[in-house]
Amino acid sequence: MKYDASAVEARWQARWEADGINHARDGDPRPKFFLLTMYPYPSGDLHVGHWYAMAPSDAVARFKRRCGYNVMFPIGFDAFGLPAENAAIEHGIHPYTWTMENIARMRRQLRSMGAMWDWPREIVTCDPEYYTWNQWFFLKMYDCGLAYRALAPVDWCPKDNTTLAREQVVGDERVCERCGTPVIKKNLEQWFLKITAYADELLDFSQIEWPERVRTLQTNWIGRSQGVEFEVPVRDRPGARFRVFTTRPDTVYGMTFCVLAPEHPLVDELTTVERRGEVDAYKFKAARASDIERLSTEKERDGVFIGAYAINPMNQAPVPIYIADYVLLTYGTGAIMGVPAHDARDFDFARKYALPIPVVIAPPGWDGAPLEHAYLDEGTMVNSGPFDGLPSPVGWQRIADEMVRRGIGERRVNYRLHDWLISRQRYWGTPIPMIYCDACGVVPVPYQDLPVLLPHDAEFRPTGESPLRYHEGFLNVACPRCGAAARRETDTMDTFVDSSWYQYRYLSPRHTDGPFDPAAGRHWLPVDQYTGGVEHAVMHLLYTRFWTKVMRDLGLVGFDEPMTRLFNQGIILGPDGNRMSKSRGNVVSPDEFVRKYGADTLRGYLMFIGPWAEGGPWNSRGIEGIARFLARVWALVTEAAKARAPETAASERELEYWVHHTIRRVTDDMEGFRWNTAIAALMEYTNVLQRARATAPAPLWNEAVRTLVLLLAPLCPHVAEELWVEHLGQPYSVHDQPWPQYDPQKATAERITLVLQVNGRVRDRVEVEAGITDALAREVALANPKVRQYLNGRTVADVIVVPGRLVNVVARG
RNA sequence: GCGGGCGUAGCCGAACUGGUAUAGGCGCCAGAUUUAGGAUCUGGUCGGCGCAAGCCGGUGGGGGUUCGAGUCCCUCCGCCCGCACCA
Repeated sequence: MKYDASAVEARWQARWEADGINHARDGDPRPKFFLLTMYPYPSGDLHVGHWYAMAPSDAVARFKRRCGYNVMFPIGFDAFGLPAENAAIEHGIHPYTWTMENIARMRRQLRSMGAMWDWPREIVTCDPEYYTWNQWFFLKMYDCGLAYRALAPVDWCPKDNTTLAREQVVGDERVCERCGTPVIKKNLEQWFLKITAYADELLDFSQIEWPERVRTLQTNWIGRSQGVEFEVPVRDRPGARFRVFTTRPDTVYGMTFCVLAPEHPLVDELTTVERRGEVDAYKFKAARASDIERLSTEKERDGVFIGAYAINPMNQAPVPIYIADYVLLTYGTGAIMGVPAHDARDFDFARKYALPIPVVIAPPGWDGAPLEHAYLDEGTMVNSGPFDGLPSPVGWQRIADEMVRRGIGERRVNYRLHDWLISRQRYWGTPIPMIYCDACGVVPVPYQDLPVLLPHDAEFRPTGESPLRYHEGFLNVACPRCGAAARRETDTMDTFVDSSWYQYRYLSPRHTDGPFDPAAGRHWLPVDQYTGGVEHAVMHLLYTRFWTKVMRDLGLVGFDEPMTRLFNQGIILGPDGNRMSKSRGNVVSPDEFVRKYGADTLRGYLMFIGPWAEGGPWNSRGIEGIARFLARVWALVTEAAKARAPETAASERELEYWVHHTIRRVTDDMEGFRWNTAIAALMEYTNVLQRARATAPAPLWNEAVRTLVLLLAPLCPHVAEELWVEHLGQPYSVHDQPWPQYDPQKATAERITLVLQVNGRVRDRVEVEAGITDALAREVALANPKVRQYLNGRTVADVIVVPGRLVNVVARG
């Protein structure tokens, strides 16, 4: 009988669903395991990349359940976002309709994988049931000052008359993705979440086991730097001063110029009449240049002298003030001290404008010659007045102390991280629950008035402007404070708000008294294992850590980190080696492979092609190998249920070894998510069973076959269930059977191959008892004819015995 | 430019803390079965020389440490991924 994947898979999927065997119950006495996989965006169609992310995590879920855990493995949809709105604008489909139709299609595709998802816990973030709590969290943050409104530069498309999300600004030329117009920066009132309040805590990864790579990315993104901020007075302008930030106060005596960002508020005031023309021209140029151009290293650093001089507060030396676009208004104070000898950028700048480059930190063995490059390391302080002779790290502290003592500066920590701008001038998102009243100002929507529903009857303009801005029914509202006519905020929230806390909603998706049921929270939280792509390292994965810390401070949870362990799987590229995308036409759908080979084969193949963390280009050539493997397993088991060959005890010990050895390998591999080698081990085992079939005694044979099915079940759940229940006559369900345990004694081979080397080169291999003593191994080696031949009468200088592996005879002469 | 990762048969990839390089699969070759093809099964498959036993070479290149290096160190080459004037 041949294995009919599509019939078998559909049958078991229906039965599992009907029995609810994948629904995790809160009161279960087993230890809990909360496994979370990044939820998909409902773009319309599942591709094999989704399967690559999800099928192995389903194997984790199944393996953990077999190991005795009460596993929760939820699924949902990240349903707000731009593509839905673009579909509305381009094709006249309402974003809600577009999204829900896509979700319906993707649910069917996801179900065909046969994963043990807990569907009753499904969440859809565009449902008011979900986004109400986005608004609730926002108000909570507003109450404690973590949500605030401020003027901020945003990317603005002048043609479409709207702001753009970061993703909508494309190419090096930074153009609008819809109309190709170059975007400009525009200052707008925007809502921010104060993630910087948690910057230092977010740098602490001591409570989580996350990949080094993600920790590094987050650390760099946060970009903490420690230094001194101090005042620099302007010469001949009593009272005029600006502040600079430096991480190298020890180099302050080497300052030979200062640079302000072109947009610095003091520039106009300080620029002298004769320099004004050139300064204005430079400012104009800088304002037009995109960030990319501005920050490009290709471009030569340039700037303009503004005619004024600053006074070095430490030695009263006057230095010229420049503006240059390598100084950013958005970092530090928007002004720097130029120390060319000890900063590479300042060095280039000084070279270009023939400014002096005095050395103040002497490199070891420095002969007093001018520097060829900026010297950035530590050294001995010179030309630094009273600080001469000090090692620079000591001088660092002394100068900082001196600035503090004189009241002109203080120690400061700066971050590259900015507060999280969540305002989107978009329809398809969570409305920000704020009201603007002429009398009362900014007034939050009262909690009892939540949710602020997104109106369905929206008119989508080709310009891309948010329909909310023209929706009178939405806009007009009575001020909750004074009752006067007021207007709603029309901006919606960044969709990363949704994903910052979705894991909590899975606990109790219909809960109405809060974002989640605290009792369920005490049972399930935090997430034990999270899996997903590394592309979310600095956005989602940082935001969700921030959100959890806020929730902790609000008293909602009693821990600091949302997910204890994180695994980043690789990505499956299109057959052409590029990222799959509809526009490239290289999207590979799982459906045709499911139809042709079955879900188990596709799952197995995706797990077999290589390490899960690697990903790689899709190639369907090898899928036949997995199909053949499953067919062999099928034949092995279904035929084993029939008549057996007469018993012989010849290979009993060896078969027993293979049973236990394979349990050990597969168990270890599954714990480490090494699916490819787990499957390789099962293939080897299957090959061994095929050879042993004729001679194995029935009880051992049956154990061996049951073990094969039990080990295969987390990877290929349907075929394993079919074999277990229908052909081995075992109790439903294989997915509730305890994970097989190995006996370490039996998992050890009786005989081993001992490798004999002479001077590190393999000269012979001999079969010996596994427990051979070092002394005996040594004797065997020295007596071996091959070894003697290669010794060729030379003196044996040393014999190295690696127990259970090899003997290396070291000869001299 | 800085930081990180990687480089193993024709292809995807194994190789624990240095200890038989190439497990498992794809592909290919041969054989069995078959009217044939397909499917299935069995065997082979890193390169060179050899009838063979075997010998020699071999993990991007070069050098080093070691009894022994895919693994450790130095250096160069190539690919990928971050960050990109953060003062």
